[in-house]
Amino acid sequence: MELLHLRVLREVARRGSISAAADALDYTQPAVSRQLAMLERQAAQPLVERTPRGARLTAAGEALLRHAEDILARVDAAHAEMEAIATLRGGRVRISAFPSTVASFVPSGLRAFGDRHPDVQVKFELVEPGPAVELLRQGTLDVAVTSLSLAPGPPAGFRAHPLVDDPFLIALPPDHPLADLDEVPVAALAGEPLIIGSPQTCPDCEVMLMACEMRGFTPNRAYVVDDYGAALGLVAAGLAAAMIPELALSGKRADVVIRPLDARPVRRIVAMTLDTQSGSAVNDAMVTALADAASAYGAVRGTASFARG
Amino acid sequence: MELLHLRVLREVARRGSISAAADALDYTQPAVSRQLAMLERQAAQPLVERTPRGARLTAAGEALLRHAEDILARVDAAHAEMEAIATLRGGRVRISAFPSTVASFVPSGLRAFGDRHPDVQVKFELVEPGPAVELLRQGTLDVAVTSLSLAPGPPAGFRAHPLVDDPFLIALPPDHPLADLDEVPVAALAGEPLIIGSPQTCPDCEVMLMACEMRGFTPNRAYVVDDYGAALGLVAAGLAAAMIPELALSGKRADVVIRPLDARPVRRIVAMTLDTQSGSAVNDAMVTALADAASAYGAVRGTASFARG
DNA sequence: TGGCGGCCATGCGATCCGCGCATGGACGGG
DNA sequence: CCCGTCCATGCGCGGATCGCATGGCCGCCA
Repeated sequence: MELLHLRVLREVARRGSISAAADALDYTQPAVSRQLAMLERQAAQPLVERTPRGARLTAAGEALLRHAEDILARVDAAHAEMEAIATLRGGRVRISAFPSTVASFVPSGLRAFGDRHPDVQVKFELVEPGPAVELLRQGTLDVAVTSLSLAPGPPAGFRAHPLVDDPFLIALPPDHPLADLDEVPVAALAGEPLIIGSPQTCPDCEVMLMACEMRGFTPNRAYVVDDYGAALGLVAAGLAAAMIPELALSGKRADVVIRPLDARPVRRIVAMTLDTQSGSAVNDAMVTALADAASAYGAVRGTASFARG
Repeated sequence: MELLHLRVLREVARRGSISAAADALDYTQPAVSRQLAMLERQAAQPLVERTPRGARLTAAGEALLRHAEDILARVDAAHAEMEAIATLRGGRVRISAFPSTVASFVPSGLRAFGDRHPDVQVKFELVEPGPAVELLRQGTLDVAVTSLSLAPGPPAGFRAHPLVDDPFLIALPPDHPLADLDEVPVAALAGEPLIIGSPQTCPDCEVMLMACEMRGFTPNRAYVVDDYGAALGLVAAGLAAAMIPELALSGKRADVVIRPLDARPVRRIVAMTLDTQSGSAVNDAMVTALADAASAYGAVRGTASFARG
């Protein structure tokens, strides 16, 4: 049984003759006649009565017609939904981001996406960069805002769309000698007690370690802490200095001093998708919305940034 | 979009790879691959992610899969119903009969049909032979128990299955001179006041008139009445004699005398169907049930018939 | 009552779709 | 580093199915 058979049956029922149905379906009369014959052979019984004035459905034909109407309606619905998804008037996108991005540009990106594509259902989840990659691979996520850390590009099988390069700044106790400088040389941190988390759980920390490494010293990791809020508390207490990504400072504390580093280390924040999902309109739209939000956020912040005071 | 496309999508979703789906569907892998590609072209977006380890549905694919599952289930249901109707385990039959048959053999025929085919829905309507033919033609009825009267066969476009030849008997007032005979010659009715309805509304009356005609006389139609109950009342009152079909006597009155006629005029009672509906299993089954009931009824009645009582 | 027109079924030839086979490329595992 | 698995694509062919033409049937109308 094929959809054409059902369309033929429906049209014969509506028009009351095989010829008229053929006309409506843009087939010739013999073609429709044979389609009907085929359908009847499969049904093992007559479905339409042929009369010299036209055609009429039998009881079995009426029974099949009820199914046909529903099936064809559902097929139309499927077509409509496919078009809706393709044109971003429907569908769903599952996205994750990690805390500092959610505290900064991601919400306005989600907001913009929702405004542009109100019919697309957005599912958001707060996920750290590490687990996010695995969830993408599993297919549990469609788009993940992650940090590439030291990697020059995305892992194999993934695609990374750059959103923003987030610079690491140095957070100092207010009375720290280096706090008087407008810009702190990384080399000046040699020997200083620093707060740097474990590279295993905190990709950002690899960047910090590498920044010191490139200046020729191994940092004095007095505190192994990979939460920036906690790190700022330690800094405020005068116990150590900490490299903090700028986005992680969105809720700044007044009791620490923030200075740029001369080496301008950054973590590259990207929207990551599965390479195998390229071509998904909704993913592209979400990435675009995030990129717009990130650049808008960077522009605003760029003008106000690093102002002493 | 064709059903095969949906089957392919479903199987890919279930098996997790195009190759496995092809295997399950008894196609080659390239065939399924191309079916998918075609479906995706029509959907204007990717529906499955290809990975080196297999295949997985995209969001759009999942959306289409929901439709596909329902559509395919409905197609299966349609197949099942077609088979049920073809094998008389479902479906519907609309049947009519006229009063004297409903007072005699038709009920046991309906009962037998219901016992044999309990899943077939029976719709019964009491309809006189004249209108029944029109209802058949309209398609409002599937089977009609009618009388052929004088016609040797069914009207063009119809098929008539003989059920029983119902003989006309003569009903006489008890004190009528002809009541003494075991068998009444039609010729003896010449001049006698007779009850004969209008041939326009009562096909049976044509038979009565023709019976007289063939004996060379025009009957004395003292009463134009085409209801057999009313006619028997007139007979009982001694006003006239009446030819009554045997089946119309099922509730006999004690105050009239019934005798056979020498010419043995009959009305041929048939189950009529549309010629264009030959091949309908349920119609055939109903006709068979009626024929069985009629012959059983005839056999029983045949032994008791004509007994002077 | 006989021609006529509408409706449907069927034979025939051609076309195009779609399958199978064979091949190539990509990725992961041993 | 090779091999196994998985998917995409080029090619050739077989068969499904369409259009055209024809024939039969019935009803209408002159």
